[in-house]
Amino acid sequence: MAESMQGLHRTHRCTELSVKNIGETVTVMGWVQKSRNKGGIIFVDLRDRSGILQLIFEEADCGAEHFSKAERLRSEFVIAVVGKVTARSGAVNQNLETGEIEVRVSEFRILSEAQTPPFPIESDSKTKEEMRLRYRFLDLRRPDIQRKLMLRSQVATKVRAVLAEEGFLEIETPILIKSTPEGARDYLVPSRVHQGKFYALPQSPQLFKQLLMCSGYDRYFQIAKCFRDEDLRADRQPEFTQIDMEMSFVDVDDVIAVNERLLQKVFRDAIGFEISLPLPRMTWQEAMDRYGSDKPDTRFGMELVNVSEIVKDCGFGVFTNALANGGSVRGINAKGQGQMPRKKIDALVEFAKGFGAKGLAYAAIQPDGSIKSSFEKFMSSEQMKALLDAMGAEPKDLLLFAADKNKVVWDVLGNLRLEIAKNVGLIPENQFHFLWVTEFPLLEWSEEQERFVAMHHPFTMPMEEDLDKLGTNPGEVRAKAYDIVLNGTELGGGSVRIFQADVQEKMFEVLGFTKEQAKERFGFLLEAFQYGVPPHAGLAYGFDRMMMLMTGADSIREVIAFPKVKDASDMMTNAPDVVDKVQLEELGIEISIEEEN
RNA sequence: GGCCCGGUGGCUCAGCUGGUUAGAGCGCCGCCCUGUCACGGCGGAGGUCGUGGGUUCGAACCCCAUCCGGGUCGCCA
Repeated sequence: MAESMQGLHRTHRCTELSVKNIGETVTVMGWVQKSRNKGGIIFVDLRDRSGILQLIFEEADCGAEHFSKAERLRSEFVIAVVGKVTARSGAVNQNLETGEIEVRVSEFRILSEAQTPPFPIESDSKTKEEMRLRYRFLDLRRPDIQRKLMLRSQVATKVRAVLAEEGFLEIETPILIKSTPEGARDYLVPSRVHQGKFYALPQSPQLFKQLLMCSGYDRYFQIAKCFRDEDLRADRQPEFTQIDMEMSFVDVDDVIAVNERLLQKVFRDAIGFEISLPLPRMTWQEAMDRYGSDKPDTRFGMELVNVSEIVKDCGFGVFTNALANGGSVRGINAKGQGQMPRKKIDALVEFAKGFGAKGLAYAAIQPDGSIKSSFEKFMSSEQMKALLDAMGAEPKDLLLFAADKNKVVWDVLGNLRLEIAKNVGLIPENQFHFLWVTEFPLLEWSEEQERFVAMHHPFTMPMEEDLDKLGTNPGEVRAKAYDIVLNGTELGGGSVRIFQADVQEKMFEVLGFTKEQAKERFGFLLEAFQYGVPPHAGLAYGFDRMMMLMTGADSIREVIAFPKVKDASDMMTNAPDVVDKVQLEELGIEISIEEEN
């Protein structure tokens, strides 16, 4: 039978007590982490979100009745304790923040009993995630998760403080909005009042924050829930949180400057990491050429080398054909990996094929300088030497080459570079390498849709230098778009927005929207733009990813209190679920699920 | 949707090329113990191997299907 806490008031969290409190009578409350019954003396580790505190029960202090009650204590019982803080007469526990003290219990109450939890409540859990997510309410008691969520709260608070200092206003935007299908799939919400019509959940507050700029709010931010009905990944959830901002009367450099100050203060405050400013910048083109990725991990080298010129006249058809088709031949040098066993090289080739490569040419430089290569026989010794020189090859190096369309070559080598670095331990731990990637292409050709699609979104401003190419050669137009990359992860991204009607019209034209379609989808924004719109630009961070990187977590599920699993369902609540017929009738919805054959 | 990995007592795992009553550590339960903190000692309970079907004299192990979880590709403006 649970006891009431009436009359008791918690005076401290567990680790708020220290040697300074010795002699004080305190009231602490929390969960029993562990009870060690020695017979005539019982030690209990009390846990709350702050940490662990040792309680000591002796009949001389608490009387026979309380002592026999203490013998009943089991893991996860919730108790309230009154006692005196004392220095430990036994050994100090170095592993415990409160290891020099203990609370000698004079009186206590069992506020709630508990079943034995299905898995241990401890840091560095070895329990399968499936089990932990089914019992997330228990998993969330684990100290390492609690630390992550507390840090998340601290970061959110700091972000608010810094942005407020910078003159930003926190303004909420709606969750029930109009569906604007361009990009990710929307989650749809049926309307009871408007049967047959649907709201969408926002993929981001994009259009609303631009409207706020039109309305003169100048600097906006929001810690915003966003929704995308796409498949999950370790760093993707169907609902996630952005730190979203927009600024008026600014250009690229202004946005970058504010955000560098923000990042510096947040990383300093949250984890004591000092970012030196300004952060390095790289154009998209350079990032692709050097790293084969628009979010390069710059914590290590192994950069791509374009060897197209060197191999253009060689006898190796794979190389020359790729060049003849407008592609390129590029390579990476895995230093010191020249003696990688054939089996592992084959595995890398398979890995490369997963990214669209038809194969992978390799040259392994032996310790004596001789070469084991899959293509040497097609090259003259001069050509081979030139190739090795270009790659900076030395004995014991492994050279890997991809030949294909640029996009494939970048993708293959970019991913291969990461894979090899992971396998051979090239990536330094506990480092934060930030990088701005700028001048993204404005448009991307979609084979599927046979039209250009916006790489960022349709309101992204082209670079002034490239404006004239918008009509003639849209694929080459660069955008005033930028991403902030941290350790090879896209931490955030944004752009300067189009604010001139003629440029926006041109953009829609290139994207293949008719005026009617543009008006139907984005009419409210275009209309707002007719009433005086300031130049504006913005950026949004993936807050979950930021926390994942800060805490060193392997997935954003570790920094989200109640995450969803791979098929976008919730293992604890069993959402999504079927609903009552009555509910559906009110909405005018009938379910017809196609039977699979 | 494709490919890959995993599913064995409450938890984490072992179980070789199929062969007697499926093992271990932790946890749990009982008794003992006044300085433990990975407490200790003694004793004990608990699983038919995700599910369904098949092959076989015999299946945790092989085959097929299916469910659940993870990774990844597609997808994610």
